[in-house]
Amino acid sequence: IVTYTNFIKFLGQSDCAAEAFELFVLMKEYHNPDIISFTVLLRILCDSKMFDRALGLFHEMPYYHCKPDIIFYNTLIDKLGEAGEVKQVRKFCSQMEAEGIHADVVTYSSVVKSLCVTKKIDEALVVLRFMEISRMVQPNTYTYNTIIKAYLDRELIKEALGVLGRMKIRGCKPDLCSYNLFIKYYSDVGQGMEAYIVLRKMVRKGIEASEGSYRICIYGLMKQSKVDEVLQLIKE
RNA sequence: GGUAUCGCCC
Repeated sequence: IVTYTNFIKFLGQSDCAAEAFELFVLMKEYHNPDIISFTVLLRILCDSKMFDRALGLFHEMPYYHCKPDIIFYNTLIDKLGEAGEVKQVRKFCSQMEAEGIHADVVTYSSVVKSLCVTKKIDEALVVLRFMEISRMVQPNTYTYNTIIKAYLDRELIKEALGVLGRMKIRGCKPDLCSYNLFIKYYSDVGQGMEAYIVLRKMVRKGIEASEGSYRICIYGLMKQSKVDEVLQLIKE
């Protein structure tokens, strides 16, 4: 079953959702699927926007004595959220709680993201506040990065910097993604030197810049003909 | 062997 599951996952990652589904069907002739293989399939179906089939898994799983667990729900909630199905997100959050499965920081981070992608940052902030005062679902760097990205996508740099400060105060360290978000923002809006400064700060703080950090920063600097800095980054 | 943030791909 592990081998089948790995292969199904591989097909999904190779944009072969139909083949992945076929292999799942074939596997069922020899092995009873388990919760992990159901989750892998769930993700593939959702990524292919086949939400009706994905939800159909709820009816098939009991036949194999499988019950949805926290990872299954989190996967579903995240994909529904990315698709902007906020109402469905709420529904399954309630459903999992009703089954005694408590939403964790991953669940809440996906909820925050769903509100951000549907342009409800104010509501996302309400959820973030709830997380901050909670004991069980303290926001982490992922959660804050999600909000920062939402602000930067709308070119609200002041607000994004506010969230950055807030996460630092709360003991969440900005990571590679946090810095890349700001590097991309400054590069996109034509402030290549600011991007460069962020990259420098990241390195100084001991976070290794990724190939992407350099590429985006170089792009921003080139737009402004900052040749010396570009050459310096290429050399590095 | 399964879940959330940038980039990458599209």
